[in-house]
Amino acid sequence: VYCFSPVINRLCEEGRVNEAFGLFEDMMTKHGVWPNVVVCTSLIHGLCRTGRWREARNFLGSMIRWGISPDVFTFTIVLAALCKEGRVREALDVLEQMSNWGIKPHVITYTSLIYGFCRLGEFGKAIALLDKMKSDAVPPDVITFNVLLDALCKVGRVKEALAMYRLMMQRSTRPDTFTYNILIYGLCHSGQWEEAMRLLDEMLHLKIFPDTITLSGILDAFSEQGMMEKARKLFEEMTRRGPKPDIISYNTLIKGYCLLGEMDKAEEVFEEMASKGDLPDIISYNTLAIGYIKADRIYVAFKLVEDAT
RNA sequence: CAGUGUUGUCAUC
Repeated sequence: VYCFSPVINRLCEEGRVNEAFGLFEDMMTKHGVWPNVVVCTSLIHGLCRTGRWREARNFLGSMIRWGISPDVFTFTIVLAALCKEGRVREALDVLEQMSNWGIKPHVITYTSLIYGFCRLGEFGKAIALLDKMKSDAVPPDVITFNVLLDALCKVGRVKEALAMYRLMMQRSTRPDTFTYNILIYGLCHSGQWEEAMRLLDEMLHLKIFPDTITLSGILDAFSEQGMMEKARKLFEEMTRRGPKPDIISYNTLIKGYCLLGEMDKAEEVFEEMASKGDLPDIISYNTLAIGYIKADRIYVAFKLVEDAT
């Protein structure tokens, strides 16, 4: 099983679930190896990820019939997949099923549910769960907080996110790069630049360093607000000192120029990526093409679409 | 280190 398991898991991760099941069958019939909860859970994960919920349910039933008991991983995986789809109602059913098996949810289980509630904009329920964690002696961790911070920022409740961040610090939960990426993104996009820079200092102080995502978030805020001189400056700084811009950073810069109708500059960046290692992707083409359409240069857009294919 | 949760770009919604 220990040999088959990683391979089956890899196939599931790549979405090659049918092949994974093929190997699973071979494992049992040709090699006489009896499955365990880990292999079965990997397969269930694969099914959930590809939206094959019915089969996931059935397979869960099968494994139980084979005398293989699902564990906290099994339930959490199904629950998290449902939450990601916004199907929190069904996720709660899984939670109940889980407790029928006498399995206690752990931090990842709760965090997934909180993510689900946030996705639906049900912040009250998300916070209630956070409180329940504390009373259940399942302490929220940095990811739990990151989920809440991100959801609050994304609906424009940045002030509450900052309050939550302070709460998290009070509980001595150490923030990570994600935490700051989320908050700085939220602050910059709501025009609170000074506060954003304050947080940037704070993260450096804790020896948590900005990465490409941090700076691309800022770059995007500059781009959306038409502050292209600053965007360009930041981009050049990234090129010189790092963290290095990646394809998304390029696309972000292109977007900024397109929004201002500065198509020459946008084109320049586009050309530049081709000469560096980052080849334009479908999003680069899309962004530029739509920019041209908005600038009433539809012919150029057609040409681009042609190039892209 | 055999399996689970969070962050940046276009369009769609």
